[in-house]
Amino acid sequence: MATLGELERSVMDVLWDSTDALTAGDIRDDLAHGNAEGVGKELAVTTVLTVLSRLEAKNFVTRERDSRPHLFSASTSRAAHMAELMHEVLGAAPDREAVLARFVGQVSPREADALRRILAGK
Amino acid sequence: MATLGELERSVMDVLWDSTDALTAGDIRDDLAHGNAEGVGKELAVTTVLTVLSRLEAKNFVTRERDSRPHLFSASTSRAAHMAELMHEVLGAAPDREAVLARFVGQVSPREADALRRILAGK
DNA sequence: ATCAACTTCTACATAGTGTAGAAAGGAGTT
DNA sequence: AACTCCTTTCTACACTATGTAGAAGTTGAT
Repeated sequence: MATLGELERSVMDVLWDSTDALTAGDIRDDLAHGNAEGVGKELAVTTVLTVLSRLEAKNFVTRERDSRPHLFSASTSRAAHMAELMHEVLGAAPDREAVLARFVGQVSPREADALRRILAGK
Repeated sequence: MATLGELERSVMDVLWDSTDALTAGDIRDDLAHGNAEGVGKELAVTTVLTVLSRLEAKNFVTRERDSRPHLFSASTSRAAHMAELMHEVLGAAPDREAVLARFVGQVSPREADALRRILAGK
């Protein structure tokens, strides 16, 4: 629904890549020397917390207030989020089938197969 | 690639809905009592021109400078644009097939059929 | 009661977008 | 050539989202 900025997106990536909930400090560290790209400048923890609050407000993140350093986790899976984004795009088009045709037309053969399989599975 | 604002998007919609190129004045009128929703407050032509310039800079719009009132047209079809957006979303995901699965999972039966047809057509 | 860690508040810079007036350009008319 | 009208470009400002973080407030532990 809402669009994510670059940092917000990075934070979400960290959360999506993690199996368990993380603290703001964890996330800051992951962002710094994280596996992802970007030199990863050291951010202040408050910066990360601000972003997390905003993400919480946007319902992208869930916060466990009981834990002392609050624990954060993504409220939706990345796949679900991405799929929703795609549906949003599609929903904004009057000519949905045309869009789908274009879309599928540019999909790799490998992915086309994946699509067939998925569709076969009803 | 670049994100479009609300007005930019409306202008693109006008252009996409038109078969031939339009002048800024045409577009302003279409926006006002256009077929689309929104009360359509009368905008200044300069406003429309500003937006058109920005859209041109973003390569969403082509301008014919020869015609006296310049003529504008969408440089890409709506379907192509939407499909590209979807690919952008998909491209940002590491687990593309998972996203596709989710996406297809939420597609209407009618559209699922459309997809099968499209995929069958190779 | 105090301290240290943590969270929330407040704040500011930047960029993108909506919006349009002021200034400038060009083509026809006198 | 000068004038005028229509059109375009320039300049400008407000508002929002986002990145960024210090200051202030809160709370558990000692």
